[in-house]
Amino acid sequence: MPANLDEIDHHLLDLLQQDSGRTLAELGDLVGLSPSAVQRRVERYRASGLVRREVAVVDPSAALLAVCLVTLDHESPEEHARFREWVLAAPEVQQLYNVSGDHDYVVVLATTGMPHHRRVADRVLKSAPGLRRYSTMFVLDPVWTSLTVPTRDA
Amino acid sequence: MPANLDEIDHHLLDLLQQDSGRTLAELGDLVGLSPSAVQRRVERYRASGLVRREVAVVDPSAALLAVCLVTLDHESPEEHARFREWVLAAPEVQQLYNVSGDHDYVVVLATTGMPHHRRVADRVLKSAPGLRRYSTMFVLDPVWTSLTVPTRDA
DNA sequence: GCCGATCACGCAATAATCTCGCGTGCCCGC
DNA sequence: GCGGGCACGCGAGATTATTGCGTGATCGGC
Repeated sequence: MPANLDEIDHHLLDLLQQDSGRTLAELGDLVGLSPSAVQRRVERYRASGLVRREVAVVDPSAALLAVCLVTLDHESPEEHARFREWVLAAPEVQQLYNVSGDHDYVVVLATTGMPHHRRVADRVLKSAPGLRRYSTMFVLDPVWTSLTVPTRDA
Repeated sequence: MPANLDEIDHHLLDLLQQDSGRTLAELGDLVGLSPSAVQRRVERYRASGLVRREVAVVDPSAALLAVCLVTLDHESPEEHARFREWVLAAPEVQQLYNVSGDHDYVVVLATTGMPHHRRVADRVLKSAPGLRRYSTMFVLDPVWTSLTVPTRDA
C-alpha cells in the first residue's frame, strides 16, 4: 500500500470519492491524463486496498438513523471481540467505531422506522454480550453523509 | 420517488449498496433478470433520487476519525442554519447529523492525523457560530463503515 | 558523465459493456 | 372479452474499458 501519492493521485481520489460513475475519459480530462493512464492508477488503488470498493449511495432520508453510545462491562480483548462479532452480524449496523472516552463504541443503526428500530435495538444491543449500558440519539435530519476521507491535508 | 419496490428491487438495491462495480449482466444473473431490465431499474432508482450517486470507498484506517457531540446555544432555526452552513463548508466533515437528546449535532471528522485534526477542530468547531460546547470521541478502530440503508425490514 | 533499467505515459486495436429501439406477453380496468 | 399500459427479453449499434507496444523521463551504477 504505497503512500507515494502525487498531486494527480490526490485529485483522482477526491473525484472518485465524490462520484465514481465517471468514465475514464472524463477523469482523464479532469486530471490531465489519458484514459489508459487513469485506468492504471485506479487499478493500483484497488489492488493496494486504498480503494476498498465502489458502492451506490441510497438516500438516507428514506431510513431512520440512530447513533448509539455503548459502554461495555469489562475491557478484556475477548469481550470486545465477542461484542464486535455480535453487532456486526446485524445488517442494520451501518457503522461501528471503537472510540476513546467515556464510551467504548459508537454504533450507527439504519432501520426502516421505529418498529424496526425497536426490534433491532432489542436484538442487537440490549442482548449484546458484555454490554453494560447504551444511550441512543435519534437522527432528526441526516444533513450530510459520506465516507469521504482526506488523502492529504487541505 | 415511488416506494413501489418489489422483491427484485430490494435485492438489487442490496447488491448495489454492497458493490456497485458489478456489470449489468452479473446483476442480472443474481436477481434473475436480463441486463437491459436491470439497467432500466437502476436508471429508475437514480432518476427518482433513491440512489444518490456512486462513490469509491477509501480505506478509513488511512485516516483519523473523530465523533464530535455538539450543543448549540439556542434552538432558533436561523442559528441551526448558520451552524450547518458553517460546518458543511469543511471538506473534512464526513457526516453531520441533527440528533435528538442532550446534544444537537453529531459531527464525524476525517483527517490525516492529529495535527490536521487540531487545525480542523479549531477552525470548524471551536469557532462555529452559536456553538456552546462540544466533546470529541476519537475513533480507535473503525471496525465497520458503510452507508448501507435497509430498504425493507429484515 | 554515460549507460542501462525501470516506470509511467500516450496511442491504437480489441474486447467488454452499456444503451436503446422493437416486438411480445401479462395484468388490469373497462 | 377487449384495449392500454408496463415491464420484459432480444439484438444492433454506440460507448467504454482493457491491453500490447513503442517512447521519453528519471534514477542509480559504473
